[in-house]
Amino acid sequence: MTGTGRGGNLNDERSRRRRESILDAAFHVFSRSGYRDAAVDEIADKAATSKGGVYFHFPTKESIFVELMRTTADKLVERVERAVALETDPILQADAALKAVISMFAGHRTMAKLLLIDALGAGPVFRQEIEGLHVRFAQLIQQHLDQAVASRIIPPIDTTLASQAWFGALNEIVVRWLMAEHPARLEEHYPALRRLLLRSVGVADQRIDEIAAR
Amino acid sequence: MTGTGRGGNLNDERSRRRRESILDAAFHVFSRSGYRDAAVDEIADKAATSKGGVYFHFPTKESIFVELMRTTADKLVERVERAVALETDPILQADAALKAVISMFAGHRTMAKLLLIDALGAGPVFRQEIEGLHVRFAQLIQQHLDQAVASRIIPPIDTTLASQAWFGALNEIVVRWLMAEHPARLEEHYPALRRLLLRSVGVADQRIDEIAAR
DNA sequence: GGCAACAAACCGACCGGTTGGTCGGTTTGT
DNA sequence: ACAAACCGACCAACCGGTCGGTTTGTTGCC
Repeated sequence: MTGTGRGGNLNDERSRRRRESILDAAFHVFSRSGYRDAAVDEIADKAATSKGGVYFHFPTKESIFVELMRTTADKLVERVERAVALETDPILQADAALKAVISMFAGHRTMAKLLLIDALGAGPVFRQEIEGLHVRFAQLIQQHLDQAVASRIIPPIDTTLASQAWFGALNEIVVRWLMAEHPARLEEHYPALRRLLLRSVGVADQRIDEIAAR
Repeated sequence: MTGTGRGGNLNDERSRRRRESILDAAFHVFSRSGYRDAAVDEIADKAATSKGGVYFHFPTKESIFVELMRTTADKLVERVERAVALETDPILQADAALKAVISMFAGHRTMAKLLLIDALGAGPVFRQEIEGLHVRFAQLIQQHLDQAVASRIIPPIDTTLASQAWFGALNEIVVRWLMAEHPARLEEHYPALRRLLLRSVGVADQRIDEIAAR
């Protein structure tokens, strides 16, 4: 027995790293050129490998993009959930989620662009992927809104619609910021947006002031 | 004098019609396949002409799409403005605009898809075109919100942000409806959405009830 | 009415560039 | 000796746009 267990140990590690570096390169190329204008050759170059090398690790160009989107979205959701877990009050949880999303996008403009804009131009497969992301986030919001309704913090409303609207509003603000030539800091819009969204589901102004004053 | 004025009268008319029919065909092909996957040959076929014929009337494929978007957006804005003009109260005007947009999209699913979804996948040029559309609509909303603030119907708020958020929320709801397999009637969401949006800018519930009861 | 001259409209074969994916062969590690 | 990893020339399909040539309609003239 060699002690390192069976066979491809070193190779497994090498393989993992190559995969990672391809994903990394793909991320950069995709964010710069968008999905369709990103050539696999370009990704290969940037990953210091060849097209054949890329196709050894991934079956199609599409699969690279999908994996990239999935893991990015996972990270995003995970981070939001962690931020939410620090609060107990449903309203504060919704607020925390909002803040987490905003600060994460603000800190990773390229990633945001890839996820919110470029993916839309990549064809039906990705549109579906994106839709999944929207649904996922909307549900995240909806959970807290439902709780807030259940504990009579806010009046009974159509929380499905409300969470979609929240996400839509947030999305629009972020996209506008992404498209802007000389964007202000995204966080600047946060207080006004929070007030707007909380008002929209019937949180009293007084309560909003309390939250804002924290 | 021939009475019909100068020269190419009949030809002018034929030309106009061909142009129109190409735009028509392009509209259908674009809505089905999206911009990039729509081949000019396909458009030519559907318009019962040839690629050369298409390129006689339009300099590039891009120009066809841009013209299509512009005129469609114009129609939309025009219709909204007409609906708004029937009301005098700023709140009711905003409401009328909302209703007009919703009913128009509901009645023209294909058009909505083209304008709100496919255009995003068509490349940077169109993204700018789309952005123009968003700005245009947001400004439309903002005008009325500003008036509402000025006449103290609603409290002072950041109307730029609010109008963007309104548009974003509306957009999301519509897009969700467009993507759905078996969509309910879009208009069904309208009352809840109206309440949500009006609340978000600080319109009192009582006032909303009055509007809803009309 | 017919005809020549002209121009607008139209056709479709073709070009040039691009690019996702393949595959036979080579290197690297076990 | 074997297999995983890697290479890069090559293929095939696609598609926007061009261009030389043809058809269709218009005008001026006899």
